[in-house]
Amino acid sequence: MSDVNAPATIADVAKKAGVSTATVSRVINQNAPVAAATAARVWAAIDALNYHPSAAARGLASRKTGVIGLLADDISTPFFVPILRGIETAARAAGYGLLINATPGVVSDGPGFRRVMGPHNTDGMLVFAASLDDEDLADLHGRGFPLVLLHRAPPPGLDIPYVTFENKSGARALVDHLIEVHSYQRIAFLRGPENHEDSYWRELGYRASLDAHDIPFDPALVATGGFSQTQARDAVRHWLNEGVVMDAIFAGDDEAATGAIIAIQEAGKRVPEDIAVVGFDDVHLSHPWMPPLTTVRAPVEEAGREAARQLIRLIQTRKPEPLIRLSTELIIRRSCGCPYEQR
Amino acid sequence: MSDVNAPATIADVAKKAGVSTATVSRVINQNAPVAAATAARVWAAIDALNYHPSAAARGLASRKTGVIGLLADDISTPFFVPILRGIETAARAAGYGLLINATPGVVSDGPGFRRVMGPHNTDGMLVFAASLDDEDLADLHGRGFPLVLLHRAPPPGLDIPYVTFENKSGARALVDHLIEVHSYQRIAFLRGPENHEDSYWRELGYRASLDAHDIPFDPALVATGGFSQTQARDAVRHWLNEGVVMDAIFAGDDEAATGAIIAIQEAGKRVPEDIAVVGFDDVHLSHPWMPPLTTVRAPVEEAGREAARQLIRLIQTRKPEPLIRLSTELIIRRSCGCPYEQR
DNA sequence: TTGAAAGCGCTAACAT
DNA sequence: ATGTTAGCGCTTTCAA
Repeated sequence: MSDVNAPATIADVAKKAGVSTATVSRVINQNAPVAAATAARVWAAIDALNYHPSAAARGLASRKTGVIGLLADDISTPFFVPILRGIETAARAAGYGLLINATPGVVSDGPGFRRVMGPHNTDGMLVFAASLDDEDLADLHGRGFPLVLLHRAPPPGLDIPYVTFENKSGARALVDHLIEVHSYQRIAFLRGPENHEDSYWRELGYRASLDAHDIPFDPALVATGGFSQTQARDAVRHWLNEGVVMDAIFAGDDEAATGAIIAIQEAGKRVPEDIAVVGFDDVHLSHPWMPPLTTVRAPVEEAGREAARQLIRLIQTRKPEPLIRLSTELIIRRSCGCPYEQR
Repeated sequence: MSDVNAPATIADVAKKAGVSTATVSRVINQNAPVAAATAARVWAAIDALNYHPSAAARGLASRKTGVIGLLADDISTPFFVPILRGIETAARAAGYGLLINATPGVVSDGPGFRRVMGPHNTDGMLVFAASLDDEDLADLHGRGFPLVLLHRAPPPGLDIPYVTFENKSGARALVDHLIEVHSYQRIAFLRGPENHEDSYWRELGYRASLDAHDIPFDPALVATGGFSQTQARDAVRHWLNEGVVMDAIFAGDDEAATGAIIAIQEAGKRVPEDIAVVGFDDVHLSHPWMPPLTTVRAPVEEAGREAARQLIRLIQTRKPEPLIRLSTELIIRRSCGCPYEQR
C-alpha cells in the first residue's frame, strides 16, 4: 500500500471506478462521449476519493495552464482597484486562474533567465499601462503569446488588442460644459504622461471643444500634470506664481485634479469660485477640503472585465477584437461651479 | 528538425551546452555542485536559446508550484487593497507567484470536484476573513496543506497561524481619549460582525476603558454595525428615533463610522458638536460631508506582508509562528471633537 | 562532478 | 464507447 496521505490520482479514480484513466479524463473534461452509467461511476469515485486533478500534470500534458497573468506597476491606486476587480470577476467566470504581478517588466531575477510571468506559467497576459516595455511586448507578441493591453496602446506596428475609453468625446463634453454652461473662456489643460494614449485623446477633445467655440488655443494654458497629484500641484503653483490668469482647469484625470485644487487653495483662492477644476475617470477621490469633483465617468471595472474577456477569447479562438472602446459619461458635481447636492 | 517556434526545453539547452539535462537542472536550481566552467557553458546556452523552464513540468516533477493562493471575498474594499499590496510585495520578494480568487469558499464549480484553488495548484493559501468555511479549513489543514489566516481566528481546536492587530489596546486608547480628553460619559459602541475576531477584542477594549473610568456598561448603548456603512447607519437611525442619548459613538471600524455620521447628519445633528464619532483601521475614508475621522491606525499593508511571509515560512520549514499581533496607533483628527488642521 | 533513466499525473492519439 | 500507450519537460535517485 502506498502513501496513504498522498492525494488521489487519476489512476486511483480509474481503478475504483473500474475504467481506464482515459475514460476518467474524458469524464472530467467532457470532451468525448462517455456512457451515462460509466460517467456516474466515475463521478462517484471522484467524490469518494476527494480527487482533484493536478494542475501541473494537466498543464504539462495539455500545454495549457488555465491561468492568465496580470502585469501592473501599482496595484493599489484608486484607478486600478476597480480594474482588478473586473479582471478577477471575468477570469473566474471563465474558469481561469489569475496570477498577479506588480513588478514593472517581465523581469529577470537572479541569473536572468527566469521570467516572473510569461508563457511558461500562463496562457496569456494582461498588461497594464507601462508595466512592460516595448521590446518585451514585441518579443512576446512575436512568439504568438496572447496579450491584451489596458490603458495603453500597442507600440507602432504591433496589432495587440487593447481596451480604452472614449476619451476624446468625454473630454469634449466636459469642456463644452465649461464653456457653454459657465461661459469660461480661459480654460487650462494639464496633460497626462508623455505618449500616454488616454492623455493624447483627452487633449484632442479639449482642443476640439475650444475650436468649436472659437476660443483660440493658448499654449501657455497647457502644462503637464502627469496624472499625478504632486506633478499637477507643482504645475498649477507655477502658473499661479507666474500670474497666469484662468477661469478653469481641466486636469487630465482625477488625481491631477486634486493636485490642482491643493495649489489653488494654497494660493488663497477658492474652487470653483475663483478657478473651477474638473477631472476625468471618476475614481471617487474626495477629501474634506475639496468640493465634489465634476469629472467624466470612465467605466473602469468594465474595462477590466472586457480586457480579461478579450484575452480569454484570444487564447481560445486566436481571433481578437482589434480594439474595445468603452463609452464615458459626464458627471456634473460642484467643482465646475454648478450647484450640487451632496450624498 | 522539430517545430521551430516551440519554446526551448531543457534538452535543447543540454544539447547546446554539451551536457546532460541533469546538469542543466543542477545549474538552474543551484542545488548540487557543478564545475564553474560547465555552469558557464550552460548559462550561455540558456541565454542563447532564451530558455525558460516550464512551470508545469517543474511542478509535476518537484511537487511544488512556486505559487501561493489568496482567497478573499471582496478584493476591492478600502481595507483590503493595502493588504493585497503587502501580500503581493512579500510573495514577489520570495520568488512566489500569487494566484488570487475572490470567490467565497474554495468552491466547487460545475460537477463539484474542481476546487478553484487548493493543493492542486498552490503550495499554500492565505485565507482572508470568512472566505472559507470552517469545514473546508479543517479539511485542508488536516491534510497538512499550509494555511495562514488574515483578519480571522482559526476555528477552535485548529492551530492555524493567523495575523491580527492589537485591537483591544487600540480600542482602549481610543475610548480612553473620548473619556479623558472630552469627558464624554455616554459612549455608544457599534460592534462588528458576529464571531469576528477583531470585533470581539475591540469590544473588550471598549469595556475595559469604561471599567477603568467607573462608567457603568449600558447594553442600550451597544448595537451591531457589522463593519458596514449601511448597517451602522440603520443602527444609529434606530437609536436616534428611540431618543437614545449619547455623547459619542465608537463605530467599530471606519466603514461603520461613515454610516453613523450619515445617520446623525440626517437627524439634523452635527459631528462632532452634537455627537462625536470615532472609527478603527484608518483606511482613509473621507467624504466632503464628514469631518476628518479620529480612528486607530492598523498597519494593514504590514499585515498582508507578514501573512505572506508566514505562509512562505510555513511552506518551506513547516514551522510557523503561532500568531502575529501587529501594534496599533491612535490617530486624533476632528470627529472626536479635537481641533485638527487639514492636509 | 557528471550522466542515465525512472518517474511525476495527466492528455490525446490511436486502437478496438 | 472505451482501453492502451506514448509522451509533456522537468527533478531526482542511482551509478560511475
